[in-house]
Amino acid sequence: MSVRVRYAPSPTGMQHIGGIRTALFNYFFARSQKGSFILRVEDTDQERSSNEALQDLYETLDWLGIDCDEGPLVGGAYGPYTQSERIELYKEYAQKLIEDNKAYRCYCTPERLDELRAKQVAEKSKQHGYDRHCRHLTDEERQKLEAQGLTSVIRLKVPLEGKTTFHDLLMGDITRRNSDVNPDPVLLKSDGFPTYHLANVIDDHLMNISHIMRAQEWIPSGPLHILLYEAFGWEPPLYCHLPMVMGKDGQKLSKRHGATAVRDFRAKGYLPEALLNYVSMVGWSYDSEREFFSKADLCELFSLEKINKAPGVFDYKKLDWYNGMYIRQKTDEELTALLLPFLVEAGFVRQPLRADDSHKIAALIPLVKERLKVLSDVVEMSRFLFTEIEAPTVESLLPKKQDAATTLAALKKALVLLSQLDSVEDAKIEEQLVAIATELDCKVNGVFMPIRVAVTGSHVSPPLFDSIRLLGLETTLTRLKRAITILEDEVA
RNA sequence: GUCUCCAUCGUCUAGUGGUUAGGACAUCGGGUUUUCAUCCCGACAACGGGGGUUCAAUUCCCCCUGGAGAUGCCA
Repeated sequence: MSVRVRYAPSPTGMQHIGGIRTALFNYFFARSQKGSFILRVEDTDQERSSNEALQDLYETLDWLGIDCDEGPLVGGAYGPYTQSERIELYKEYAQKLIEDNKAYRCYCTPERLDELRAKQVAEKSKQHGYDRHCRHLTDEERQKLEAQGLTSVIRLKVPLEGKTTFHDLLMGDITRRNSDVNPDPVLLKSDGFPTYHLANVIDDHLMNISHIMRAQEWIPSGPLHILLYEAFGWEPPLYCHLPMVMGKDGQKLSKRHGATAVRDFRAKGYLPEALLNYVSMVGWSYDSEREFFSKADLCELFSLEKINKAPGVFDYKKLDWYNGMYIRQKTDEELTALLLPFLVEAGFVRQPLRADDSHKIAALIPLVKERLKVLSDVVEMSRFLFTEIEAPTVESLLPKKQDAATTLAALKKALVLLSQLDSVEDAKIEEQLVAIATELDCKVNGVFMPIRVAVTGSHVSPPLFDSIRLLGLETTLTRLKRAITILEDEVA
């Protein structure tokens, strides 16, 4: 049997971690089995579907490098791949179900259903869900309602007795009493659009899908879908319910846990290979040692057997670690290209680059490479190079356990020293600055730190001499003088 | 409430009917270093509880507990 799997998101929001994890597992499974990966857009919710979400879907898959064998953009033999373009199909199949006495029209208003639900909750009723009111309508009653021009939906006749079992590749057999399955779920909505259950089952069948890999939150509707396949007289595909991705509190990952939209990770400067690698490790592992996998590796090595059953917590810190590792693997040229948009956006440089900016950036890259967790970190890390910095405070200029007078002396000596230089390229700078510490009988850091703060505005910066070289002698001296003035005021 | 699923360090996980239960992230120490980071070394840290089965259970079975998900004219 040839493997055909699909990722079938509904474009009702930005693509998020949970979604792409499902997409990735489907994609890797397809590739590892030499099967097909299909994208199907389930835009059956008229109110919530949006074009923005659809564009985000395409951009995200593209960014991650997930290529579809069939889908709305690339076409294929089983199209169309957008459900809103297939509604006539669903109507026909729903109608057929009515003719076969597997489904029925329901004229209940949303208001009545709301009341029903409220009542059930208030009375703590054992019964839940639809009361199957219209299932028992006589033909006369039905004709009467039709004559009134009432809108209707089509509901599935879920068997009242018996049980339904489906097999999950990971979980094994899952059985539910039919009396516990949603009582007669809506298949076709009053707006003529199908619900997820109907469209999903029809399309998976028609598109010849072999394996359904989706998140575990769908397990409860498994039996319902089996019932639908049975109603149509179709053979259901194989199921594999994937463990869910949770937030730190153990609940389904959502916005309140922080960024979950892929585009947000992208904007912050996460690399696609890092996100792809990390997300793939939540719920799947290869062995006890290996943790770095490229997309190509996963396309080759992925296997269903290695999927974990238990849900996994999404660890932002571990993602950061992966991202840092991948950043450090970049060549300077690659990293420059990656970082440039962030520098432009921060207003530090303008494109096309001037020659001096170009040189500056080229020299900057090696300095920040080992310090970046996300690409956007480069902005704060290099701000002192591109913009005027705030005047340092006295406290920030003083190293621990060093008084203002000593610090001032150190800065003054440093200023003299640097002023005498012809070029910041002079290799003797370091040696001579260390000598100042000896002269003043203080720690090396007692000299370096005030200079660092004066020049970069921060206790944390790229290496001092490299920073000075990048900044240029003139600006360095100006900033040193300013710091000296500040300290002089303090001492006086 | 009901139904279903799940259960190894804080987190992601490896693993086995007999192991000093392994790795990674995080955390904490130490080393390298002008700061930070990188890099290196080290430490801390887990089989939820109770019954079985067995010579032997973290591993197999049952119960409990805990967690999650589903209970929509959303997917």
